[in-house]
Amino acid sequence: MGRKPTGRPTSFDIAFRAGVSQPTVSRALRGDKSVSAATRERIERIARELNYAVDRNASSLRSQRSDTIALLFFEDPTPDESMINPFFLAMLGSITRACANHGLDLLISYQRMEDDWHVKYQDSKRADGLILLGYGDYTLYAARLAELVKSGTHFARWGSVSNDASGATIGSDNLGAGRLVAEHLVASGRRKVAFLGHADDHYPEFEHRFNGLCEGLEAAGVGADRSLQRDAITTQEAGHAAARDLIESGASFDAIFAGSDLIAIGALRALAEAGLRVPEDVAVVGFDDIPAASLASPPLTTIQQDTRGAGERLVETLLAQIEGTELPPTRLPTRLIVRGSTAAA
Amino acid sequence: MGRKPTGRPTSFDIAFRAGVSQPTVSRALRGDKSVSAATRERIERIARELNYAVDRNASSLRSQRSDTIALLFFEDPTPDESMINPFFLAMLGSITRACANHGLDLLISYQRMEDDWHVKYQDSKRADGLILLGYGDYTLYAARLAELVKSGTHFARWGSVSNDASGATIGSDNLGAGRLVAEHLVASGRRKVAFLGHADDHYPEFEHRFNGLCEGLEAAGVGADRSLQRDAITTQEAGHAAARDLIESGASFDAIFAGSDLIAIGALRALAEAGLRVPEDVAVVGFDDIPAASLASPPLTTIQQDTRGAGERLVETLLAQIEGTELPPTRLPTRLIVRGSTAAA
DNA sequence: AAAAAGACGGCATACGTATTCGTAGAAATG
DNA sequence: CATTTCTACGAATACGTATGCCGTCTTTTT
Repeated sequence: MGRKPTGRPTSFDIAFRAGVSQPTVSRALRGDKSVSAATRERIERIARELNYAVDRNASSLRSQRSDTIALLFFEDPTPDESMINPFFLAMLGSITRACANHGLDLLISYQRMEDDWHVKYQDSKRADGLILLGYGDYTLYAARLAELVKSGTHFARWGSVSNDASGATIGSDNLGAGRLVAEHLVASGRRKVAFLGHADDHYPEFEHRFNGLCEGLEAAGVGADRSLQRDAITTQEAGHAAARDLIESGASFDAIFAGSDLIAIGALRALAEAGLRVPEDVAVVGFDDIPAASLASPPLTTIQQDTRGAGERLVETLLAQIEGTELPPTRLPTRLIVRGSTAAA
Repeated sequence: MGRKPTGRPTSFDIAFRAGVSQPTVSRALRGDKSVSAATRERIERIARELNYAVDRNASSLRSQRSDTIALLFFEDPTPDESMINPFFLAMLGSITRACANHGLDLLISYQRMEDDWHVKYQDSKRADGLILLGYGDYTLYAARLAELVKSGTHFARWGSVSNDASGATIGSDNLGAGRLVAEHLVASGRRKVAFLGHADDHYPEFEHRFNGLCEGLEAAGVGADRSLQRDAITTQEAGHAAARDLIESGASFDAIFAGSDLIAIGALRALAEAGLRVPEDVAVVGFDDIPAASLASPPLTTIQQDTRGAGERLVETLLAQIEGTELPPTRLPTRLIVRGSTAAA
């Protein structure tokens, strides 16, 4: 007696019933070798009976480890929550699973990039590290990344893997993916391939995809016509506008490689409006393999990224960094998914 | 001197430089009235200069409040992360925003329903409450809900709002939505409306939508033919199979109301395969208004749920429950989005 | 058989904050 | 001027765990 009847049991309560001291309970539940098997089992049984759960706040306070990471999403237009790129949903699922596998909790937040991430999460001991995810203008947040590195914040980000390396980066092999697309299109008899998506350092992923396309075309002996490129951020509207602009320019082309599926879907609409048939007149290839890709008409040929591997790799890299090891950046392979939008003409 | 040069600053450091005591720092930063404005500003300035952030673990330990809620997703098939119903993405965005508005952090986890949620989050003081989200077989987890209630766990869930009320529930007015659809279809000249989706208590949302449809049809003087219902969980494949079954049964119908957009999209495919034209021969209505709905061919008429309001309401309800108040369940209104799949015949 | 090593676990303490209680001085009240 | 009421803050402490250090008791070594 003397115990509060209401409150949740603490490690002291377990200790009392098990006839041991509180530290022993802590050690037993953490699997410390210095507790005999018999004692540990007794403690575990009692803990289960009392429905005991370690207080994570006390635990984290003492151990200075939260076993939690924060996932930060950000997009620069931030139009409507429902228009979040579905590709990220797949990433989210994969990251969630990876965290669970590593015994980590996951905090999630949509950010506007203006906030002090390190203060909010790492400095407040809320999370051991950050995962950054977003399709935004890279140059806008490159400075932020540098700050994060300087402040010693642990983080891994999804994005284009380059050499200036602001922090640990995991990304798809965009260059290789561009080559894959080039090869496929050339094999399908296409010769004049347009690209929809920004091709400058504001959107490095797109730039790499475009460069890969050009390299692939040239390697196949087909000239790459860089005048067939049109800027577009990753929305249907942008894709529609870019394709329309391309069409109205009077340029001659027989294929479109879009920087993302959303862009490609917008382009499909513009092509239909212009009376151009897909794939007969123009082949279309997207990127991401979002669920809607297979629903488009015709179903969209696209590049599938290894989202499953991406989540696992992001978490691994981040954990290593927290431990003090620095893993090299990862470039994940991609896969071409052939569907109706590029069926042999 | 005497301070560790490495470690992050604590409230004691701030106190020392401000010439006050640690408790005063705590009070000042929390906006306590009993600190003079001058002192508070001085403390805030110093805190900013030192890049101080309150240690959330210590804070939560002491105050017994984490200002965090956990969002638990679950689906019973759990097929592939990338196939998560896009509708939930909208919910996720909305909940995230609502949490931010209320100053809450959000933990997220895909669950398999077998775990002890209350132990993992509430009992461990990791979160102050739970939000439950999932399209699963309701009867499978109704028992779990009862346990949660019994264990005194704070939670709010998205689902069908009924009277047996296992915990605080927020959901769409599915019955009303079904009526909306009925009215629209009847106004478009349809008379024989089929329903694709489970219509029993395993999937109460679907059941309510179906009941609403029947009520609406009868209210309009058009008989509801319950033999035109086919079971289907919310996937394209299930929708395809259900529609095919319906077609092959030889039943006569001129409209399909699908329990979800994914089902509707599967049905569109089955109809196309059977040579039936949409909307000329058969009108099709979906539910959720996922992004792919407007991409389908023809674009899908559907019911839009108030996801924005839903997130806000879930969080509000949960917070109230944590405070000890019990808010009544909410039934959110829905909106009919008319597109090509039901254009006047 | 004496000494060294190992297995097991207790004691004391620190993690950094929020909160209860008490109090010195200022301001208000008579 | 004496008394009461505020205002603004400090002292002490509790939240529940993890860990460094040390002491037993048993086992092994020489």
